[in-house]
Amino acid sequence: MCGRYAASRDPDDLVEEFEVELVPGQLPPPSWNVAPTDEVSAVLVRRPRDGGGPAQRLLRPVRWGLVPSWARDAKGGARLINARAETVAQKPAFRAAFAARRCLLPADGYFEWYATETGGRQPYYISRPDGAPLAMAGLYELWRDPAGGPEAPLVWSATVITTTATDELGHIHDRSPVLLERADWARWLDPGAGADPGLTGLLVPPGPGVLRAWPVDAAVGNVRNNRPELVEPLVHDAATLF
DNA sequence: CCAGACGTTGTT
DNA sequence: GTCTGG
DNA sequence: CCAGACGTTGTT
DNA sequence: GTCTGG
Repeated sequence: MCGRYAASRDPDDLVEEFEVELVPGQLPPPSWNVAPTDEVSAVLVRRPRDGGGPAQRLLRPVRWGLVPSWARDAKGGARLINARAETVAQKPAFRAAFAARRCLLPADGYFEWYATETGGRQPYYISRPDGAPLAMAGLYELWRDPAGGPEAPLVWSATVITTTATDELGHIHDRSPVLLERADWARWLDPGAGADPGLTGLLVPPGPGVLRAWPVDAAVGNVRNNRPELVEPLVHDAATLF
């Protein structure tokens, strides 16, 4: 689950909503069809590069698809777009990031493809009825191309943590992203919380009523399509609306 | 010891 | 069928 | 996640 | 980097 999402909010709105500072440089442009390997905005907490000073909550671009620090090249990361909540603390590809580099990935909503009885696939858009952005639980990693030498630039990348889907969403798909409520953000993002055994307790399915879903134009399947209409309801038959 | 993997998803 | 690119 | 490619040779 | 398989 969660192989495509929408993230169209202005950086200014995200700064306010997530109480972050912007890192210098460009954030990705608004997108209604974020695909693996795209640059996305991430919320994370870092200490300033040169020692002293308090940790800061930042908004910065990362590549979607986590590249482990030991990877020989960045290509394999294209498939590490999700990490299972059930095993994320143990898996070699994720556990270092889970212990020390947790983040939030802001989204307007995300897409799921529902497997129909006739073998077709109908995309659904899933978002909050209250209009608030989703704060998807994620991990980030820093990678330097070993072929580029010690001066090669760092590549920042991230993955979305998934869990089981419940209730109405389970009809569409059996996995969903882990969403964190505002009250849990600071605890999740605190780099020093890595040893907190209660952290995994945050990785639970969205509660009933938190999300709603509706069918959308199949055009979202092609990553070259990108427009606000991709998230709008496709209402040919109200009975197909979950 | 070295070599090689290290992940998720959906579908059967 | 399976891998790569987006 | 889906869409689209999936190959070699020789020549410019 | 670290674990597993041989």
